[in-house]
Amino acid sequence: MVTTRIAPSPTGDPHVGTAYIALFNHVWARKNGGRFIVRIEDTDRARYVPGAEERILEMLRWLGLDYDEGPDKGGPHAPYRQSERLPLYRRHAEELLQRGLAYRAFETPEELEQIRKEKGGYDGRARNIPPEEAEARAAAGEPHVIRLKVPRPGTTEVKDELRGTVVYDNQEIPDVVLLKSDGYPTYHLANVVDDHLMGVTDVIRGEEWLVSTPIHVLLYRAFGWAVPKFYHMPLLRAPGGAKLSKRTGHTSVDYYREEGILPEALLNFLALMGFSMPDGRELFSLSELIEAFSWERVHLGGPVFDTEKLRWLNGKYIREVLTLDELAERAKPFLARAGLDWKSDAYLRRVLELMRPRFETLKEFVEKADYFFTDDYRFEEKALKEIQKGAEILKELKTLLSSLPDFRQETTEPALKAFAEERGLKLRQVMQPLRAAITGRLATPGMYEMLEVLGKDAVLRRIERALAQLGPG
RNA sequence: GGCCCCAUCGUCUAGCGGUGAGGACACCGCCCUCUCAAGGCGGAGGCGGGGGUUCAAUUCCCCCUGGGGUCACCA
Repeated sequence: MVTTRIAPSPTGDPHVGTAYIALFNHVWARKNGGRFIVRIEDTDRARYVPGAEERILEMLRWLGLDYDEGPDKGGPHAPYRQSERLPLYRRHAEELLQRGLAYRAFETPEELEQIRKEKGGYDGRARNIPPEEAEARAAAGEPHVIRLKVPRPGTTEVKDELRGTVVYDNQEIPDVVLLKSDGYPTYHLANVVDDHLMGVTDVIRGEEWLVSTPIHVLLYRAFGWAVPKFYHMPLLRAPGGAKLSKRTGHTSVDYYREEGILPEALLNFLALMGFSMPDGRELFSLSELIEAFSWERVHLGGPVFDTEKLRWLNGKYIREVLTLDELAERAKPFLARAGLDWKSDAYLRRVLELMRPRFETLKEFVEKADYFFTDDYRFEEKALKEIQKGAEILKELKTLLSSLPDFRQETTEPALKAFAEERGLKLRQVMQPLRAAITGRLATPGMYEMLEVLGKDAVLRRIERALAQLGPG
């Protein structure tokens, strides 16, 4: 059975790169009717950030990337948090030690720094310590690490399913640390041990891991385990071209969520980073992606994470994919957070219907449509000028509008047009002051629709308030 | 710098020897129009360079260049 996993570290905000890799792992597992596992790699006590794990899991829930096994769900290979599996790694490291495939090294960080300076990297000098001596020093409590004894000379072949086979000269592979002096495993050891024990068959991860894959291959071989398939996805780039990072742009999924990006849109956009549909379609759901997915359609060039297109896609979901009902539900938390209230769900849906083509994120909706939810909206500078210019017209409009039997479009449209014509005014000369008065701004949905939605009372009140903005005189 | 990966419009990409190099975002113009959008139509814009292979290269091979990754007791 195809088994994939993501192995995020709880070291900070939930990263879009994690979401990106999670997406392809999820897709591949689902496509093959396999399993998708979430494993937390919290083996770096120095970089550990409390709460980060929960935020990563919440991100996955939000995105709808469901997994079969994980720290919060359990599963046949529990625990799914590496800090809770320490004895396992120690046992495996010791096994390699006993079989002469690893060795204890006692250099201090300072000594290592010195060796690095002189030799360009660790030179494997602790290989020369006689095993008995090493065991004695270890038994005496001397701090040390366990390192992999990379076979030298030799070569190691690594097969990446997307790029083919690469042969590494073992000279290029360092005797990496497997077990740190604090008893925690390094990524290399923990990752290989867990992937094997958890039955992971397909390792889909970022390209940053490509060059350390020979280490992993060597480990699988040392343990006598089957080597999984490796797929290294291109790294998401920042607009400058460098790997996406906190310095170069927004990397937190929470940021996009708070901006009002929809999870479907983010997922769709992430899929477009490297993958393309056979028919060129750019708007598609997760299940459509699973249906059509194929590694042959994955492009290896590092894609730039371009927020412009993400926003466009989000707008596309807002106006073409979500129902008004769904959209309303998504918008509510954003309105609430802004302290805005809505009369009724029906009213909110109607406003959303009018505003839909005019915003690309939910945050933008709240910013641009505040006047639908409060009479206490602000007046933009330009709107104020328009009101001033059209003060006389507004006064007359107030009379006209208050005389109308209702505010249905069939009523207001002919009335306003006739009004403009009688006075020899362009329609916009009438509309702009009115628009400015009842919304505080110059860019809004169509007038007739707005009048109907806002209603006669509110509109008349608003005209009154707008004129009052001009002050006496 | 060593090693590794990658390379089509500004950006995301299609292409898998013979195409007027296609689409999308962004940009520009026009249409629609009460404003702003959305939408429709049109435009501008690309195969990094040099060698091969071939009747024929964007496409296959090599070199260069460029970009990225990696060289920790971080993942």
